[in-house]
Amino acid sequence: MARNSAETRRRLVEAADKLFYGHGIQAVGVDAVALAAGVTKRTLYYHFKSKDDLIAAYLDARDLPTLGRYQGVADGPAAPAAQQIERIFTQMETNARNRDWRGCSFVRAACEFAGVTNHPARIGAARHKKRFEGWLQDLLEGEGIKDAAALARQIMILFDGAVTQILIHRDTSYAQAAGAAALTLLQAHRVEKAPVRPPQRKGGARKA
Amino acid sequence: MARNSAETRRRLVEAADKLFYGHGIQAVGVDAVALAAGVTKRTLYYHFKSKDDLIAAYLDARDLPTLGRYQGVADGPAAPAAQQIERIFTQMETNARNRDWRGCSFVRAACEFAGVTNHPARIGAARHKKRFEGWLQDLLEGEGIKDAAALARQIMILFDGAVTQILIHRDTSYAQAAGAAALTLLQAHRVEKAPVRPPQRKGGARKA
DNA sequence: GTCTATATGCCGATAGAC
DNA sequence: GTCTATCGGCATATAGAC
Repeated sequence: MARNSAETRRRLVEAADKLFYGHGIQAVGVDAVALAAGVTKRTLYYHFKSKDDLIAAYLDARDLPTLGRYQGVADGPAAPAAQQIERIFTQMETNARNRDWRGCSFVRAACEFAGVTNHPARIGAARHKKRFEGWLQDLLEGEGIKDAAALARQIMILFDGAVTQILIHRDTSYAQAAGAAALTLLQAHRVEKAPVRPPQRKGGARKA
Repeated sequence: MARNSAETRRRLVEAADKLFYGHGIQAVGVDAVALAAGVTKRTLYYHFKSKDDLIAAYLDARDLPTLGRYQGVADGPAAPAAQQIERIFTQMETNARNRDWRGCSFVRAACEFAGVTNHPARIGAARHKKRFEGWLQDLLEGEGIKDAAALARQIMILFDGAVTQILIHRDTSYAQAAGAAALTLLQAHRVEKAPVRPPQRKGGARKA
């Protein structure tokens, strides 16, 4: 049937997501993706000009939803920065406890194609991580934190580092360790860069 | 020739190291490894019972040398913890600037086989990372730092997180960001857990 | 737009000679 | 211990019918 091409494409990306994330991109052939989507390989190649094209669509489809999941739990009507950061790492731990959790799809894609410069997987991974770091920066700036870019970058490092350690050791407690580190950095950052409280007579703080 | 079997095996592991690290494990066939080692595929299968066996040997051969490279730069006759930590991240940046640098072989191996439980690559990666974290803990304990295990874990998270970000963005400045974060955590840890100096009446912590 | 059928080559692994 | 030769299977991708 010639109708509903968009739906067929959607099912292909959905099947690719399930298989690529579950078993790895290189470990899954296009045959398996087509079979899981209920179409033939030829149809897959009608919608995507190559496997690389399908990989790009797979990561692109994950970009905003992945970010949105963290935005959804972190953002509150008036949640202070510390609480939002805490929620992010708590959500990570919740995700990692799921039986089907296999780490970060973007990090894994970048690792699989670490030897190929400008591979679509590398580009998709970089875009997502930049977006995520940018969101962290906006979050911190929204709380009036100075030099939010530097702190956002450090929290981004903690985020991916924790996900990687959890994947390697199958130990979700790395999420708590990273969350605690992020809060420590936030606190230290405030003391050093932007004391919230009015300076007292004695303490070290510099004046406003 | 039947002689020098150990040398043949060494050349095979060396070739595997170069190819697996450069292009990825799954992206490289055993044919290519055998060719690079100057032997036939049949000889490879005389020395290793499977590709998985070769993968295990590849990671095992990297374990101690990788750790040793960081130990070599960090350890000094009387280097304080802060300086050792700083040297570790400086070394990371130096490594990452090399043209052939492709991230952490252990993280990448774990990512490539994230869908396979108990794969030799997963086991090798976990062992190395546990050893690395243990070394960090010993380093901190040697400096009399309390609760060194928790801080070592946080620095381990920063370490792998930074390597991953550098790989994704091709931006070595993440090493500096992670190093600065590690020093902040070390400082905060000392203040909170084990003030070295007797508490003073007034606010500020340190003096000369 | 989706199908059946196929092209072409590399994959990991092995048989058997020497 | 190393070789030549090859197995069976699966990889990505395509030709041509409908």
